[in-house]
Amino acid sequence: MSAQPQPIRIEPFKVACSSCNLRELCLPLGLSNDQLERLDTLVETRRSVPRGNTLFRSGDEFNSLYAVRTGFFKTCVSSEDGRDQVTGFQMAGELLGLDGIGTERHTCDAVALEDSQVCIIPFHQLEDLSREFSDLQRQLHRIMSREIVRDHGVMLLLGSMRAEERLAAFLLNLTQRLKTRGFSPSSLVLRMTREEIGSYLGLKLETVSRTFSKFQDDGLLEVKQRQIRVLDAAGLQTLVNGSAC
Amino acid sequence: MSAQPQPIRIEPFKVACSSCNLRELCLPLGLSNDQLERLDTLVETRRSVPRGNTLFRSGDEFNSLYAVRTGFFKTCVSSEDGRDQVTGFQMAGELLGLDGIGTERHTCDAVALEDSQVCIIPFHQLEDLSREFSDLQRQLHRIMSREIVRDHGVMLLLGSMRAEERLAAFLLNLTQRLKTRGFSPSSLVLRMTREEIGSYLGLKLETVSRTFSKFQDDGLLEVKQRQIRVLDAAGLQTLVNGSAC
DNA sequence: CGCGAGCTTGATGCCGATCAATGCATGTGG
DNA sequence: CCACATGCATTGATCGGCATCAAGCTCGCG
Repeated sequence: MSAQPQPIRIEPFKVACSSCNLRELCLPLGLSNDQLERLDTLVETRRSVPRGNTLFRSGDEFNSLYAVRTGFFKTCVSSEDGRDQVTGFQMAGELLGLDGIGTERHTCDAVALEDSQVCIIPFHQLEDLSREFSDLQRQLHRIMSREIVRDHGVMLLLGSMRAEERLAAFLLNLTQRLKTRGFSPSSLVLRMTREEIGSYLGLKLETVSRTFSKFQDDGLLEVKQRQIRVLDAAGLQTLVNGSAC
Repeated sequence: MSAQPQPIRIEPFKVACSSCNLRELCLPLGLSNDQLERLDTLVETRRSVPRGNTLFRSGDEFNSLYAVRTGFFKTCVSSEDGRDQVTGFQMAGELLGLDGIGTERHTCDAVALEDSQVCIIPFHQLEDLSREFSDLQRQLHRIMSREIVRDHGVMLLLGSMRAEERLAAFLLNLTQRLKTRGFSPSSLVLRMTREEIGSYLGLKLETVSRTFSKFQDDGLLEVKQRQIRVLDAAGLQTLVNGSAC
């Protein structure tokens, strides 16, 4: 929370979308080779964001979207009175900054939870290119729409689930996304604190901690601080689906 | 919840965007006259949706966005185990259906809370046209981005506010939007039940009702069933801003 | 007029917040 | 290498806000 040095390192390397191992998860999905080449000319630079630093803050001028290349982020909004809500966690291949399009200013903070790198996608150039390529246009629309759908899912969680259900849903979502990226769905290291999980799920950190312990007692998980092993994914799933209602 | 007759009435009249009194709130915002004419050729038909009927349901094929011309809608998502969450209320000039873009299927139900009319906007034609007109493209992106930002605000509400704060925020949002449309911000008729408000705010209907009563006792509102008069908007605002924390 | 959907209000109980203490890992300086 | 500080996690005890259960009430409508 104190003033951060905020070193903005722009990497000189070009990292072509066309040769990126995330292209099937990210903006390039569905593009032809020549479209990809054009996208490459647009996404020229990476930026490193050390753990704990912000990629952008609420109020910052909006210019670009950012694709997570490596690392892990959280986004959080805050109200005038210091209330504060984590609205999402982003991992490789996911886009950051969509919130800024509407007002030309960012409306949330994006904070790296581990040393990370993002690709910078100048938005107005992206708009130009997506007027040329309907495939790119469609992919951008898809990504924005899916963000809306995801948000609706979080509303459902926050509005109608109880603590255990929320945490189970959270863990299943996380393991699912890790699996998509080729990681083990059963063994994971949380990049965020109990407090950040709690903020995202509308719970206090003590409740998150207690619920982890309960899952461990019930044989669903093995919990060692941030090291989690999922022992019974099906059990978590039945929790999410209105266990005992 | 029983089977509905679902009469799909397509109105023969053309209602040009260019002459619509909502054009400053809706998709046409910021378009030039010749752009508006082209949009008119695309948005050819209206559809009437009687109170209680659905405009679309979760799982329906996605083809079009819908702009509310008159009336009032709710959207709600539901999980496999009949849990159910109202994700928004839409009034004149607001768009419905953005959720369907990502998967080509709608992911929520849109239900008319009073007799309503919507303009049908065939989405793929809209995409075509927005590749021609960057103004239209920008407006579409703005609308989607603002929906994301709105959703983040709801998350903040659901994740960190208490019942009184939630209801106060809800009422202020509603009156703000009515004011934008030229209605009195102090006198309003709720189109939705206590249960629907509760679902949106993550509360039970009894809590909503009690909180209305409390606001009335405190001199903030006058409540007669669904007829609400706001007596002290500033008082509601201070409630939202962490009253006594 | 009587029925039913929706709203209000009261009594009670439970889930998760709050307050508080302890534990555990990491890092820093003597 | 130890002593100590710091940040995060765990666990217990207690409290309170909202859910739940249960009556009545209001109003519109057949």
